[in-house]
Amino acid sequence: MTVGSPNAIVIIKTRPADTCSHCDVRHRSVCSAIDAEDLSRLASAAVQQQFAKGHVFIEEGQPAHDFFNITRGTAKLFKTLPDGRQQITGFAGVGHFLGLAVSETYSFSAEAIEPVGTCRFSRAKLLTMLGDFPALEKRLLETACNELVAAQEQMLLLGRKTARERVASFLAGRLQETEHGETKGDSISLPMTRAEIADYLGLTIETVSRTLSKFKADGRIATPSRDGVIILDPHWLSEVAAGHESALA
Amino acid sequence: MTVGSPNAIVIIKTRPADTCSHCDVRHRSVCSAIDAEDLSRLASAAVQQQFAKGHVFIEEGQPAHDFFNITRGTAKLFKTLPDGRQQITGFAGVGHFLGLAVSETYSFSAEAIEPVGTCRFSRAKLLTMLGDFPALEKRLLETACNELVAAQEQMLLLGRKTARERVASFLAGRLQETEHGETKGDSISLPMTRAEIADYLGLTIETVSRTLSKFKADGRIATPSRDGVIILDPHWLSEVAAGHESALA
DNA sequence: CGCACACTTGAACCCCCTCAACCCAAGTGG
DNA sequence: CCACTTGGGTTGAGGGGGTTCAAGTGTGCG
Repeated sequence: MTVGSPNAIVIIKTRPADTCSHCDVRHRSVCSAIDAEDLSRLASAAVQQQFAKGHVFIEEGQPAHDFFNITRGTAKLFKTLPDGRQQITGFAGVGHFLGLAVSETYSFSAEAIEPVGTCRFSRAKLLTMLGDFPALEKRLLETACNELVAAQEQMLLLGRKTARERVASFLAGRLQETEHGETKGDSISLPMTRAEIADYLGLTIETVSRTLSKFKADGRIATPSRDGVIILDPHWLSEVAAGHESALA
Repeated sequence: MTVGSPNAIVIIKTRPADTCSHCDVRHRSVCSAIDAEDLSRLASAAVQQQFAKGHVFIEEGQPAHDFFNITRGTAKLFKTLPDGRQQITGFAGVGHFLGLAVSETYSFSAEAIEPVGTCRFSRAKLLTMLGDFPALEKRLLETACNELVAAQEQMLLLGRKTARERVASFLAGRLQETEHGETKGDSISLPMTRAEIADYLGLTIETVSRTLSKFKADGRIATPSRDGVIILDPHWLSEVAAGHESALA
């Protein structure tokens, strides 16, 4: 909830010219589009920056001076209405590129929901690099297209799915993401609070909690800890998530 | 509702090499990124194709062989759930580029809601052109970013806005779009049915109808014809659309 | 004229929200 | 060690916004 720099823990250090070549998350991000020999140029445009949990490092409506690449932790991307209603449009994990926009101002806000590490690029420098590295532009286009597809899927969820289906879709999505990283059974972690899940799914905290409790009571999931969930019935979950609600008990 | 080619009116004619240079909607589309001298190459990759109202010319899940550029009319882009629930993710008007996706299959469907004219590009040809014309790629990236911003705005609408605010946002959005084209007062046209508006806003036909009736009774709008709306109180409309609901009567 | 289709309007219902109490774990300080 | 606080989560009871079901109203077109 902290805004601006006053009470936020922000560590800035300029990166030596070869930092990018040692970056262990480069292959997961758009930076992988840059050849090894050009990495020093990339590194010269990047600044490492850390944000404490709760820090809002992108604010809707503010001038879009920088782009960010997440190297650690998770951030929530959201928009708010004047009276405080909030819609989370996505969670950005490691490798996620933030700030894609033509506009001069950010169209959304971003807040660290756990300690977050980023590479910050000045908008101006990155835009000039775009012209020099067509592969980077291609990569960004791919990224944008993928996000667009995800956004359309989320619109379907928000506009037409029931609370059950929304929560099931959320869990199923998390499961798919984590399995991509490492195949470690059907256990997922939820770094975000119930309030954030609710704001992501267009529901209230209570409905999210009740729905999870119902899933648990029905033996579809188990909740060993607050932020851990074990999917006991992945097939049922994906069926519900896909909208085959009436077909199953 | 017609699917495939059987009972749909589809006229295909190959374009002569200079058709693009005579295209009167080129400046409104991504094609404007191609220089005049390269237009013949663009034309050779394009096929003009017309679709009757109701024809589904892109089907979710089918192989994405082609891209389309709308030259006339309006199409609705939508996703559906197994039981028929439908979410319209957007309306594509003249100049809109369809098919932006990395995937091998379409992630959404497209249906002409009025007679539609398109330029169809083979996916393969366009992808090779991308490499040759960086400006085209840049233009596509811009387009994708703009759509992403619009998608996030729509997520806010679907997840957090009331029915009043949704309908107000829809009308306000239409007003803004048409004013960009021609400043002709505060009159807008609605080429789509109430059902399509409902599927776009995540509501039912009845709620859309009732809300419009309420706006009319309150003197905020007038409805001279079925598909025509006159905005009598644009300021009030934009305030409601922005979520300042309680501040106004 | 009469059918089809889109839209409107009314009444009853229900899913989810609101409000409220309570639980639980992790501090924190005496 | 315990009392107290705080933040996140759960659970219950009641209410409301939007849906569902149903009937009625144009309106274009054969």
